[in-house]
Amino acid sequence: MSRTRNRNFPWWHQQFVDNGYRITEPRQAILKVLNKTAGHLSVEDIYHQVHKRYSNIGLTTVYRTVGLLENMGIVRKLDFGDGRARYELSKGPQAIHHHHLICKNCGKVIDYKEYLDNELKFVNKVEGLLEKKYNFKIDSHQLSFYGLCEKCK
Amino acid sequence: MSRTRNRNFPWWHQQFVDNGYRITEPRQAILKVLNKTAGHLSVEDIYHQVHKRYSNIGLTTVYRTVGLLENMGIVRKLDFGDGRARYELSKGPQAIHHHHLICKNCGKVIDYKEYLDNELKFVNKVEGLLEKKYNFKIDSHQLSFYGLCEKCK
DNA sequence: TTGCTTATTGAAAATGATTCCCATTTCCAA
DNA sequence: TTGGAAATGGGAATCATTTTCAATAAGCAA
Repeated sequence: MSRTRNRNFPWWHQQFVDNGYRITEPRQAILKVLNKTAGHLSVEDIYHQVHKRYSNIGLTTVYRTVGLLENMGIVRKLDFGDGRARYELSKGPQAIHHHHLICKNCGKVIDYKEYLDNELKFVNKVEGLLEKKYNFKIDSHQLSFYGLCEKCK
Repeated sequence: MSRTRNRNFPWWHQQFVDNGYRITEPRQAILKVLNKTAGHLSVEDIYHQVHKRYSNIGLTTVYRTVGLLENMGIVRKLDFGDGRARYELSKGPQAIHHHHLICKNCGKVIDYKEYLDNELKFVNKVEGLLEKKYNFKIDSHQLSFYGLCEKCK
């Protein structure tokens, strides 16, 4: 299963090396899952996926790896207020949608794609202003609307 | 200590009655704390405050009451991603600021007040459009920027 | 290749916030 | 005033996440 002698390193390889992190099988497996699965994955989602192929990889390792990836900026952590964190690749096709519509009753989450142009323009402007004013280094944001979905209202 | 015979009912009294909820001492105490304390209170913050006067009121009751108040729309639940929920009155002077700047490292939270006019205008527009499009009943939103504060960067 | 050093791992226990359970107390409409 | 439903509180239960620690394995140097 080892592919280390293959020089076709995955896109995240260099970031690991630069940070002095080792390329291990669990980390590769977890990144593979993140790469092939779209949407918001909870740690347990990832764990289950990974487990199909590598039943020896532990939940703790998934937590650790996902935290590592977040620090490196490879994944983004999302919080839908249901008591468990979600993760998604910060690069990639769906990277723009950190804007959500959340049902307070059943927990359903909709990534809406409308109005993103306007939103992004607006959010980026505010972001720049806030960075200057409060001397923050802002690297992400999250806009969530809460309410009741079609079924629950 | 009973003030029930006083007809000067607090502003939230009628909402309780309308919903068929009883006016109890713990609930009054918790609302008093919420009324006099500005900012984002965790359940434990509230518990500690309440405990000063009423050492018999239990933590469980604070959780229950705060949940009740949220359902009634009297308080708003906030989530800063630090693993504990915060609450604030949804009416009142600071009711507009559900827009935050959060330090990922030390957890510092800034309620920023700038650009709210534009933001609100913008957010309300999007809110209306989303309600129609997805048939949601939206009752709140939260916009958070994440990054590193002055000290932590 | 072979060791060696040290990061990484996994299992189990610890933690911390929140919820559940249930016997007891309290509110309040009749 | 009183009966019964609602509310309470304290401890146990739950659930996500962290910590601990001994065993393992990545990757550098020889």
